[in-house]
Amino acid sequence: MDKFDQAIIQALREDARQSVSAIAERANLSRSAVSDRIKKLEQTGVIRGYQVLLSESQKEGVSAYFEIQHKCPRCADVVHVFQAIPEVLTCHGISGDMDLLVYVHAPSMRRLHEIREYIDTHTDIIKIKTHVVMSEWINNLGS
Amino acid sequence: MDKFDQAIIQALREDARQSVSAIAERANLSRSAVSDRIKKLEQTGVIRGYQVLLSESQKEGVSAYFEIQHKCPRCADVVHVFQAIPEVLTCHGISGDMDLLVYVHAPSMRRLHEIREYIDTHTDIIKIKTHVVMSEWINNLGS
DNA sequence: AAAAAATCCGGCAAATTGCCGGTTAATGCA
DNA sequence: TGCATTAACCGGCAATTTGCCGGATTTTTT
Repeated sequence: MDKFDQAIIQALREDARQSVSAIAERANLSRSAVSDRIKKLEQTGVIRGYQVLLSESQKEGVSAYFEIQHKCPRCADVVHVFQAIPEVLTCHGISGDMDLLVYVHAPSMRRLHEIREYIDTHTDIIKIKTHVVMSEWINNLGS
Repeated sequence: MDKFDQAIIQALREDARQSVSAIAERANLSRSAVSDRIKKLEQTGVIRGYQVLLSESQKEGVSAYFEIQHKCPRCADVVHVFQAIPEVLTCHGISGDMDLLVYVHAPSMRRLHEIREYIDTHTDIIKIKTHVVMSEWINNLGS
């Protein structure tokens, strides 16, 4: 993983469907060298594949972030609420005004609202801010 | 979005770097027809771009969320700032006060601060709220 | 029903790719 | 150090792919 590989990956991050020639020009390498390197990056598993990025509306379901503020002395005591919700993908304790940032992906807006109400029923939770995801610009998580 | 577009997108989902000819064969259409359809899907915004899927890098380091508020008429004009930062894992347009929620994973706090400063130099960006991830309670993203 | 628009196809020139041998640089070993 | 081995790079060539165009066909509009 030298600077050439870095440059190649950087180029592919911006547009995975561009010609090897174009990448080679940016990386200051011959096209065959870049071609070989990409092949190797694929074979060694550094590159797992290439994905098309669709506008959020084309995907089934709704994604959202919940900002959570609670009054539990320890976060751990409230996390089990989110562990019980299968739609929750991540839950992070963060710095700032709010305590937790929860990322969910629900099959429908109705279900999303249901989840929000379910969270709201818990008395330890003081405040919920909902942020519906309207567009996905970058996703390098690989799921 | 008829069944042909569906087939094209399905093919691109499996491998975004394959020839239009290969897609055309799967979709039972001529190459030029598929080429035109892809171009239209890109122009109408259904297809936002193409990304390379990388294997998860190192687990050590610092994660953080940036809440971003900007003054660009279109989000797309500001997104390239984040595409240029390899540490950026996701970038979502969200509802609420702020416009974008950016998730990053940096190898060190120093580097994280560097990224924040780099984002700050961009004049289109009005406001940045940084939330350092202090604990990860749930991660069902698969990698 | 006629006109307009959209979609499709196939052909051709230009661009890209895969593959090959030849050259150079890096590495290993006596 | 000297030499062999490996790895990486380059450029050329044939095959494939792409972009673009005109013309045919279908769909929509008036």
